Amino acid sequence: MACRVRFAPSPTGYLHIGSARTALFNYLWARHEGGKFFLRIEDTDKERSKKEFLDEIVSSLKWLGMDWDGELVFQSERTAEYRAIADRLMAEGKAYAEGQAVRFRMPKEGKVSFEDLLHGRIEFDLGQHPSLAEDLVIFKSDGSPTYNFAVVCDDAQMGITHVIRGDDHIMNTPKQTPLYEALGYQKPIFCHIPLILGPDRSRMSKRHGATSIREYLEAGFLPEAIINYLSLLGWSPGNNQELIGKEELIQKFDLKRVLTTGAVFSSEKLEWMNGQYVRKLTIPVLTDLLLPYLEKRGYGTAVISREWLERLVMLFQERIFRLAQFPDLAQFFFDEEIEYSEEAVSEFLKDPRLQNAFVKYAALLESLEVFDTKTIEEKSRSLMKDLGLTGKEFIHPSRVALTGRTVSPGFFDTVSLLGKKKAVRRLQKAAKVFG
RNA sequence: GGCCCCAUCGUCUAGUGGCCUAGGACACUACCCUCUCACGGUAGGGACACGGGUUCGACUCCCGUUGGGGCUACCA
Repeated sequence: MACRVRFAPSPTGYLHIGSARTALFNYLWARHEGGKFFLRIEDTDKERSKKEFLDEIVSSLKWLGMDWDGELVFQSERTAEYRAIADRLMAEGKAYAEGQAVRFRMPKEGKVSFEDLLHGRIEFDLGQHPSLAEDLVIFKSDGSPTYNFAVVCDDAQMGITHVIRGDDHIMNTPKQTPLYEALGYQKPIFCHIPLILGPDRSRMSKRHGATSIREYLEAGFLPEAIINYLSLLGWSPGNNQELIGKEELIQKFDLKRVLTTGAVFSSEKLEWMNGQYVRKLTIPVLTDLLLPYLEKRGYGTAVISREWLERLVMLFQERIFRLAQFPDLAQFFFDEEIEYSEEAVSEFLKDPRLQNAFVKYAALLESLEVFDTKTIEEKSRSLMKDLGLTGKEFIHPSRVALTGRTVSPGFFDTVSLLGKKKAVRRLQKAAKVFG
């Protein structure tokens, strides 16, 4: 029988990176097995559930490329079903009303155990675990079902075959298995996957930094990179391969190879991986992705032309790790006025010969009919020769004069893309200011 | 506190009794490339938590210790 799995977030917050990983393992397993992947919204907590969070979770999953099967299932719309099941339990004497609430009679002694796909048999001695032996509230006084009850009802009715969820649910499982038995439902295969940890090895949370998928989107991570990185947290294909696309992940993913140890999230490695994916993009696609970041920065009108922008993007493709870095890295191509960094000035603009060089260079660039990289390099190099300056003696100071910085893409490409007007003006200004 | 889970380089991991003087990746260091940065390339440092067993032989199996984490709601 084909497997049926589900991701069941509650809309009480944005999609957490750890939840996204849980969703991913469910998704990959379903697609690998040719089964079904469902999305169920656990919104039984009326106070904390919010529409904006629901929208956020749904759009984040779509952005990551995890398409689900069928319609969304909302627990808030299934109260009647839960009620009927609770009534049945009460009619059978397996549950009882306590005021407006309903409690399920939990077994009081012996052991509750279940088989976990990764951990093997997990056993609980009821005598040693007082909170487990307490009768479980399945309906709250406010008329809504509790989490552990709704989950069992839904998983059974949706025909879920594999419950793949975080390790933090291990202690919920012994509360749920007696319910399956009392209801006569077949138990799914449980698979508790390790949590994603912060640097201090506690469960990753806000205090460790960005945790929501939305934040990663805004920082300029690509969904492909996030999927790839997340898939390697607690799983590996076993052949040292690190860069794996979604289709290949689906093909290779094996639930049984998932590890049981928590994994510390490394934003450094994610950035590296994102850089790998940025480098694979075609220039038009990367340009399209970068555009929103430029506009957000107010550089939309500073884009000379699509062709010019694509040439610029080409220069930066190997220097970008996150899309959001682009406006900073390429700032001097967009701003009219540049600021000179102090270190750059003190390191490269001290030579008195520079004033003359800048004046000459400005005149040279001004005179060029063709302003492409090749022409600029040829003419520039012969000017250096005339001036008696080496490449380094000329290029480093000129870079500072033109960009205000010590770091830029290749110098002659930079001059070309800056354009004659900006280049000449900046050189003249530098000649004055630092002469 | 009780219960449960976990334990290979700083981090992610390979490893299912001999192939391991433990492999790869990120990060780090050095060098090469070079107009800077980045990319790329080469090299280097860096781990089987500890103690008992089992076995001809343990990173691999068992037990204990230590350490870390999770759960202990009419939240999910």
